Amino acid sequence: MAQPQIEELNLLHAHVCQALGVPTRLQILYALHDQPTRVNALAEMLKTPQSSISRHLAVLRQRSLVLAERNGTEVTYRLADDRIIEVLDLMRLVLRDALERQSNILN
Amino acid sequence: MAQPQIEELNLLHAHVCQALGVPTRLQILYALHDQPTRVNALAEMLKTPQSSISRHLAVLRQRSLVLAERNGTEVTYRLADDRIIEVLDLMRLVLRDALERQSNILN
DNA sequence: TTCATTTATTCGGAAAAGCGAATATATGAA
DNA sequence: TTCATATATTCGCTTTTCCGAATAAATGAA
Repeated sequence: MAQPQIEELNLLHAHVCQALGVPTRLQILYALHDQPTRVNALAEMLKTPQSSISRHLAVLRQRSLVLAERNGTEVTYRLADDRIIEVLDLMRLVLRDALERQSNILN
Repeated sequence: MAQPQIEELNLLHAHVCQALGVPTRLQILYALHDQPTRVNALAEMLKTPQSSISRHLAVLRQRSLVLAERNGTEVTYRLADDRIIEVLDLMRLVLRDALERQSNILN
């Protein structure tokens, strides 16, 4: 397959979005937006077992959201594309506005 | 709770993103961007059982992504916020670019 | 009330995704 | 080669999510 068909792109699209549906993975993406970070550093920052972080990173890597670079035994991850944060920020803004609208209705 | 805390907003954020991780739900959102649509019409358009569409719509409604309006026995759904499509389109563009980068590497 | 239509919910089961602990692998230093 | 460190993967297991079919609920017309 040279270019994925629309149907298939839709599947990939959902697959990528699904990767964003876990709080720890969102935290990882925001942390990597600050700066490229090693696996252990992420595990400490997020107070999460290393195996869990590593699995989440594998998911994010498979979905083209992050890139890995090895230096010796260390592996540093970075965002594959800063626009991912734009996506997340916009989604968060939309959510925030929706919540505000709801609370206005309640008052 | 008047204003959700950051921690809680993060959970909601992931919760909303998770709703985007199913192909049929993406199709629903894009269809609703074209125009507000009734449940049965969506079911026919997407060749999906009505119960399935209705469940997906309930998920999207709970996550503030769509709004429902009842007229008699019919219920018409619409996007809660057009920026949701901006989010999806930007994510799709990022994905497309990532795929292109990968195929360049392979060639 | 009864009936037809539309939508929502429940049911039962299958598939997917998550987790921490433990183990395996990879790399470089000694 | 042996050891230490960093990361990846596997192992059981639990929880969540999804599905189609069937049923229930809501609405309006007759």
